[in-house]
Amino acid sequence: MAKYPKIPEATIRRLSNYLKCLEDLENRNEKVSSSALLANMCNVNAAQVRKDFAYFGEFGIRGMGYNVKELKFNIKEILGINREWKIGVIGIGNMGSALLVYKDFLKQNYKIVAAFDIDPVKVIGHISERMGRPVEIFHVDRLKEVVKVREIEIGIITVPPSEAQKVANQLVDANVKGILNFSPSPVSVPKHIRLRNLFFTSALDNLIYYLSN
Amino acid sequence: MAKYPKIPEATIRRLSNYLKCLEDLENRNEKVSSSALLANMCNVNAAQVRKDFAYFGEFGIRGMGYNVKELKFNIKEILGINREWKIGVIGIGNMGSALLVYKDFLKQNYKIVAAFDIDPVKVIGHISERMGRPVEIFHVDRLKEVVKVREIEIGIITVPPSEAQKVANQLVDANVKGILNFSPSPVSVPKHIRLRNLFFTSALDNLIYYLSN
DNA sequence: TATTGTGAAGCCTTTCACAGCA
DNA sequence: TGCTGTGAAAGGCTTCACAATA
Repeated sequence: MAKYPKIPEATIRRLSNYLKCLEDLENRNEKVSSSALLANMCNVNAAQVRKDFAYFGEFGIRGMGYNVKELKFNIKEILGINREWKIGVIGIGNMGSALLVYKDFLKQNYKIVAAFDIDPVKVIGHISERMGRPVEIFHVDRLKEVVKVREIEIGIITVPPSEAQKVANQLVDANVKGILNFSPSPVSVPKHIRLRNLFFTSALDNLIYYLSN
Repeated sequence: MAKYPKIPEATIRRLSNYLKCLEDLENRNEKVSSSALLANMCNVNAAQVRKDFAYFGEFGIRGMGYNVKELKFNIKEILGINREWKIGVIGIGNMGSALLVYKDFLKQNYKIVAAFDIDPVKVIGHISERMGRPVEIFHVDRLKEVVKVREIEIGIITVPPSEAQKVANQLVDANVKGILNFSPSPVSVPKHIRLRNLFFTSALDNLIYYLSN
């Protein structure tokens, strides 16, 4: 299934950033970008930008640069986000609700096709008051069943930290392929499940380290 | 001001993770941890863990491991988060509101001391309905003044992407030291200001790359 | 001419393997 | 004995410098 040679993890992280910058360029009606411009926007070296792309093909035109639209398309293909991904959100508190209506998800191919909570009735009122597009909310006991029927591949955990590992276990049992943990408690899962912990405080910790030192 | 020798950026990122794991261990009443246990929780090599700490001092006891509480204290000191940091949140939509009541910030020394919006009156009603602790909300025109009076050092941007750069400029003008951009649009600031862009989609992009390949 | 694509050099990070020590 | 701290080796990533070319 490996379409490409071994790629540095850092390259994959940067691809997401290039994509955000390309969207920005597109909004400003720029048709073409040099590696130097992209590099500058992302605070990396221009050779780095070219090398990152070179792992996957020759996307540029010598003397000209990269076509913004084409490059965007190619990066999406590389990342695998050129198709729709079905997502379930578990835990409809403040953060979960925010994600349900998060416009940047709607713009991408990320489709939140179901939400879960221990108190779906209370939550339905809470959500409907603030949502444009409705997302059906289920009791978390129905997780496995709904994951199967709605073909959910990715679970996003937004429950309180004390419940995070339990929910992670339930997601594994429900056969999701990947988990994105937004709760501030680290969870662990079997090796065949892909996991990313996204701790908000980490970004602040990091910022503050460089402010202090 | 540089307390330490040159440290790999990756080390700083990992320190945050170790901290989250140590909090987890503390919650489970573990007094001591080996480098191997921490390494396992964070999916890194045990030698890596020891080397990361060794940049800053000798925190462990040979034959025993690391005292959880002490190590936590030391990491917080290294990162500079052993003191209170005053933060302002700009943009009180769904995400901004979620951050205002985000419990993990309250537990740490991150104090959101003011919030800003272009429509603070509408927002006040919106917030008060869902908040325990009140955070005063100002019109964004008062940003510079309030940053000064409340000694805000860090600004968190949670406005829509079209407004992100403008708000970043206002924050720079208001003399914050660091900016954490939660909006999905990259912003740029002068070099003397520390900036972190936190794109939610990046975590998903990354997860999906490894699911696809 | 301007800018990409890339081999090779240089640098940085991780891992190994074991000395040091409670 | 068991686990940390660390010098040295291995590995990987970034940058340089320039050939290739639109």
